[in-house]
Amino acid sequence: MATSKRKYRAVSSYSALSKLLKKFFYAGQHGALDFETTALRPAEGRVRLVSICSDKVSWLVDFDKCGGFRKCAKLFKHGRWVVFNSGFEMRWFIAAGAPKTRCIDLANARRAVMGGGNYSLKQIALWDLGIEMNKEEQASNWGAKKLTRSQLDYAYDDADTTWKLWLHWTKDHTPGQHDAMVMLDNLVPAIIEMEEQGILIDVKHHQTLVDGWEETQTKLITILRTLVSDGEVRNINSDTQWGDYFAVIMPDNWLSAWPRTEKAGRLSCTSAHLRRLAGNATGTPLETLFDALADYKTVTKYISSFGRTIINTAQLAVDGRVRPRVNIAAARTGRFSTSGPNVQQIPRNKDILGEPTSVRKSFIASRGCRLVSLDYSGIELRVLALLSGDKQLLEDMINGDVHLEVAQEMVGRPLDKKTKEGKEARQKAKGVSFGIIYGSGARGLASTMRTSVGRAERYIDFWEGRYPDAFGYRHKVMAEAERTRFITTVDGGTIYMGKNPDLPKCANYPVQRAALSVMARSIARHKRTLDRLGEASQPQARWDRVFMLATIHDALIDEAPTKLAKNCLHMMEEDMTYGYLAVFPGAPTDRLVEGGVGQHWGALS
DNA sequence: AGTCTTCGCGCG
DNA sequence: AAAGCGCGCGAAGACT
Repeated sequence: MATSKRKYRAVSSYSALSKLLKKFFYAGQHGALDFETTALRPAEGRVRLVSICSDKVSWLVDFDKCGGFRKCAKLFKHGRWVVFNSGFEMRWFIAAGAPKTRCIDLANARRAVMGGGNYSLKQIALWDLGIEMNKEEQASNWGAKKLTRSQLDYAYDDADTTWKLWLHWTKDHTPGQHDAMVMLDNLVPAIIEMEEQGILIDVKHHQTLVDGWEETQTKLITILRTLVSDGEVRNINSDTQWGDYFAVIMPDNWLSAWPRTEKAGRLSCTSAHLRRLAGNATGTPLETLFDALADYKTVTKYISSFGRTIINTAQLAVDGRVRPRVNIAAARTGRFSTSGPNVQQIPRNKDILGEPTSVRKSFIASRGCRLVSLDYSGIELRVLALLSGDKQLLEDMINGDVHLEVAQEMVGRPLDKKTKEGKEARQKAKGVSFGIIYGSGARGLASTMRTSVGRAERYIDFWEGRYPDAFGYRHKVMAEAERTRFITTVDGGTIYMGKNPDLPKCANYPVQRAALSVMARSIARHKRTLDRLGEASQPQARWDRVFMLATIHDALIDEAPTKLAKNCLHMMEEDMTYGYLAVFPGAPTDRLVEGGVGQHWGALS
């Protein structure tokens, strides 16, 4: 109500703010806090208001009347500030010279109980408390000389709701859930660094890639159009129209075996299936059509998702860098996501349409620097072995070769992984273990591996026989989920599984989460390492110029001055080993990480 | 004209 | 009852 009595105290001088903070937030007392700023980044604006809310206080502070936020920032050092999306507020504290201010992310308090997700405050207020938030003032003019009553009320409501949600989620936190929350909160400084740094794009190289793709695309359109007129398929990009077309021209025995889309039940037109069809039509014009269409789809995907958008984003920034958002625990399991652009989905180096293509080569180190990168090898199988206490699986991971064992079973005789046959069989066998990690049944495995259900069943039986504890782990998880609706993860957090928990998720979530846990400890540790070295850096060893750039689930990427790159790699290895041991004390660290140093992301060795 | 859903596909 | 996990993004087409 616009006419309601003010629920908060207006704080409008430095001395009042100082006195109040000393009185109520002197030794780690918690309070919810929310900024209203005139811009999204400290370089471009200022903090106008902060609303503060706890059981004892309800304040609205106008920094324009208190000498400005820069002057006031240090006053917040003794409190613990509950913030929704604390990375935002932390940036302003850092920019104002108060980087040690302690913030707790409300979203992480919730994620520690429910599992990850990327939700707005408005959304969770509605879900968890049934509160409807009005966000109309969010983008209003926070630089105005005089703020409206509606703006002030809005500013206050955010902190008020944040505090209510904080109480809601933390009043029954178990110690484990608290630990999980702290684990996620500890990622914030590293994520701020990644988002600030971004990654440099070699626009020129990327442009030549895009030019090549477009040339290929043009050729493919010509081929497709000689086979199918635009009267038959008007929009060459439309799978719907292609599906309708095939439904008309293909014989019934092809159509009956044609996979359908899930919701609408149309003929599915994935490029994988098109290539299979091409294989069934060798020597006919249909082979050319299916192959050309599959190729066209691939190259079109590259152009639309990894072509112009990357160049545009890079050119939008003055320094030619792309700055993706790095979203903590955006996935249900706690994994990161990245967006705008999503650097976690940049294609690996591989042959596309017979041409060796390296999109990652366009992601380069700054002048005088190198990219430094390590990834955990086989981290998910490894953590499954450790979670389930499966001795044989761990032994095979450390001293043996899981995939080769499975491959030999599949072929029915011993294999040498150095031969071509051995390599291929081993590659195929990886699919079995992935299937296990994903909780696949025989049918699912058969369809992804393109084999019979009977054979898939045999593979799974073999896996279960060799690694009984690892295989049986899913049933323990499932039992917990059915009993409590939650599963408990290795870091002490929980994930809500809904009223009807399903086996594939129960098999996979704890594994994916444990891998995330390991990476989370590593990231926090590595950031501390770099900060420590950066503070003590000398002119000849500029550790203050080493930055974390990105994490791709099981990989970590830094940028470092060339002279420090090798050293940085060692630091990273140490920190990643530490992260793993923090989650699995005493676990074997043999062959844990691999990677290296390079000019660009395409080649790190 | 703007928003939502579906499909497909890149990555781990 | 049956079940291969997790994301973000672009395009098409439907819906409002």
